[in-house]
Amino acid sequence: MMPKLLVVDDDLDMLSLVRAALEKDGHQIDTEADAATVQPARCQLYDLLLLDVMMPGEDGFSLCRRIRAEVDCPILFLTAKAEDAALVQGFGLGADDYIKKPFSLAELRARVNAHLRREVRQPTHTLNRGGVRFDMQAKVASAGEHTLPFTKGEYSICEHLALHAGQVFTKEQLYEAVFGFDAEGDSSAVAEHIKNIRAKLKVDAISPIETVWGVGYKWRKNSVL
Amino acid sequence: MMPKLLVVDDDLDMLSLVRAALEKDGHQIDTEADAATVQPARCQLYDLLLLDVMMPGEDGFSLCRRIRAEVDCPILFLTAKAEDAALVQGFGLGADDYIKKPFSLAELRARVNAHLRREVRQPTHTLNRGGVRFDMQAKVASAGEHTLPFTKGEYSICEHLALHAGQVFTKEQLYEAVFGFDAEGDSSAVAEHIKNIRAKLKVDAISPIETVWGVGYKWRKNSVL
DNA sequence: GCCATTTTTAAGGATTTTATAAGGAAACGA
DNA sequence: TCGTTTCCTTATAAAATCCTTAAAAATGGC
Repeated sequence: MMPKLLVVDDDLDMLSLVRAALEKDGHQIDTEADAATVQPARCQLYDLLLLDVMMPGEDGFSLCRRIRAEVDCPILFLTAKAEDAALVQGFGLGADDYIKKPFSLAELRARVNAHLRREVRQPTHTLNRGGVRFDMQAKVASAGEHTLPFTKGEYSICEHLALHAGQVFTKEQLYEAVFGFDAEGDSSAVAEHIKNIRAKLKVDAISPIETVWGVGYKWRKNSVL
Repeated sequence: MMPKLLVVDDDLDMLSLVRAALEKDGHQIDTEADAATVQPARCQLYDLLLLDVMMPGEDGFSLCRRIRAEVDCPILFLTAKAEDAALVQGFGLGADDYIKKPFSLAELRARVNAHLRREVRQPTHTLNRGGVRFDMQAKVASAGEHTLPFTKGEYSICEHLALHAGQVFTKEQLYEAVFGFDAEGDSSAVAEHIKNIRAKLKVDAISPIETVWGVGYKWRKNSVL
């Protein structure tokens, strides 16, 4: 989903400049030239606000003061006011960043994206082993940038091996650890899962699961990284 | 609870300067002069990390790269490198701020406090996720300009999933989270609600609820790069 | 090199889980 | 009370996973 941003600045040239820069990152930009017409309720629609500080009529600080209580999204100030006092005041009003003019558009984009990214960052219980990243909350494993299409059983076996990297498990132990109890023909079922796991990891040219002949399987320990 | 911060810088004078400034705000400061000795696991103890970029041995960028995947807290760079390219690179590594030296201690404090404040700020009135807007006070959800005709139960399940985007919930967990306790045939009831929710979201061509086969449901986590 | 054992691979059916649809009970407001 | 809405149950269809079976390949000991 495209993030929606609102930019408030009385300088129309600046507005179109900022709009052009941020649209490159695929954001949807609304602009407003007059702070006084900005409604707090409308601000709730946005994922991020960019406010110029010095504007005729209502200034950015005043606008921020009006809306901050009802808006949870990041608020960034764009300003030529370089004094420390103004900066501290801006942050004191609940702002999240304070970008001094003149700024490069590259910096603007980097900062905006950083704030948007943070909005979706959440405490995660993740495990990184051998190039595979396990999100134990989402029950999802990924390699590099893409998600590995593990089934539930495959994921569980994989996670269990990775969690106890270096330790060898027999097929029976694996089955019991993952599915809770001992079944009959479990060993061949586990072998099947291992096969599928390896096939899915092969796409990324990684094969962290080693076979210990006559015993079982283990996750290769610390490939340096 | 006092926020705990870690500052990594090879310049001992800078370390003590920064420490003194941040302790004024009541933060607890740990310092480290050698990036190479910083363990990712230890970083999880902190609420915020301040990294110098240019250090002998391992530099700040390298350190950030090592730990970002396992650390959820804000990471701020302190640097004399003023070029745009370095700044963009820093943010690209998942950093949250990039403070150029020389900086005033007032600015440092303001920025650090802004980041810490944001960590504890959470959606109170409205929540914007995946194109759906939740008014958590009115218990109303909307997409675009029109209101979604959710029933109370549907809204609650939907909001709970959106609030904990990325986390998988079993049907039983969802039922308990929403209706307060465990019922008998809850699982099929939840499935029915999910169906209705998806049908109502389909009008707007959005389907943020994914089923994790054999586990439950989750709200798709936005990835804003 | 040969054999017994173990692992890997492949394919198919059995099982489990989810999606969908329809109907009835319960709660709610008029 | 009536009618509406919401919620839950049940039944069936559809989908995905899991397990079994059997054959091919690999391994280790002799």
